[in-house]
Amino acid sequence: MASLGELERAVMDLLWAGHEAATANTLRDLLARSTAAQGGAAGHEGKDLAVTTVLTVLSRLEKKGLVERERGTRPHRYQAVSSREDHTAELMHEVLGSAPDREAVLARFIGSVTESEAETLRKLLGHS
Amino acid sequence: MASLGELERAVMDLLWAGHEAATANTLRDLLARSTAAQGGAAGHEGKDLAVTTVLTVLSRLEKKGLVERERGTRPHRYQAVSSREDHTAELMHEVLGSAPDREAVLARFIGSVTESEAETLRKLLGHS
DNA sequence: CCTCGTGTTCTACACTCTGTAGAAGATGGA
DNA sequence: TCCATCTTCTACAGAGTGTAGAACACGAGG
Repeated sequence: MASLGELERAVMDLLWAGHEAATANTLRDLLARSTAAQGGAAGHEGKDLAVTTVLTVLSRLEKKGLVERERGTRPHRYQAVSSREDHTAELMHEVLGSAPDREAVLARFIGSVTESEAETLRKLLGHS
Repeated sequence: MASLGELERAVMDLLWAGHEAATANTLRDLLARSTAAQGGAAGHEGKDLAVTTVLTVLSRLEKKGLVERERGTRPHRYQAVSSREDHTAELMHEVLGSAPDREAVLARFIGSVTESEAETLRKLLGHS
């Protein structure tokens, strides 16, 4: 289980970026501003959503186990369960595990990694 | 773009396993047998599908760029565009690229790799 | 105690994706 | 020409996602 919709993804990005539990309203505002004013070319849209929309998405993300909410505080506060890095790494493991020959996949994977990343990997794999 | 449905996945598995371009009928039969006779517990089902169903799925997979078909032969023959390993490795790269801090993700990723896999990686990354 | 504003939960609908397949069109051999 | 076989078109149901109104809860102020 993995794939997120576009909006779900955008919300997760916000939760991952500006850590520190946010409220639905805050997120709504961030979604409106985020990449909205940017007259530039790139980026997505300047979503101007209803708060309920954000809440629905947050509930779904919670059900998926990606988001946690503090129910005690009046405006509930939401935060990502795990960091973007952890989550992404976990996803990579899931993908890797979907093939029978994991080592063969790793071989191909390593084959197309940038040199700086290869360097990082060497360091991480350490001695031995 | 990535995610496959359950049936799409099953078809890809067959194309990946028994290489050598197959026809829709062959695949239909394989899907029926595959894990069907297995009285055991594990596995999925013993799909007994209509050929058109298989063809529809193959068309969709073709549109997604995962499958290629030979249109010349009378019963068209289908085959995977890339090996399962290549495909999976590519997917891993996609996932990795979805995070801003790739190196941090790699760190987490390496952190939870089996020792034998780590060994493989060391070999692949060679010295230097 | 009642009520209003703010916040949350329920319910709903449209759209896309996937599984599933019948109906209709194409095509080569008897 | 006509049949068997194969492909393409069209269709529909069910899940997932985007989107939000309607209804419900609850503390502060009158």
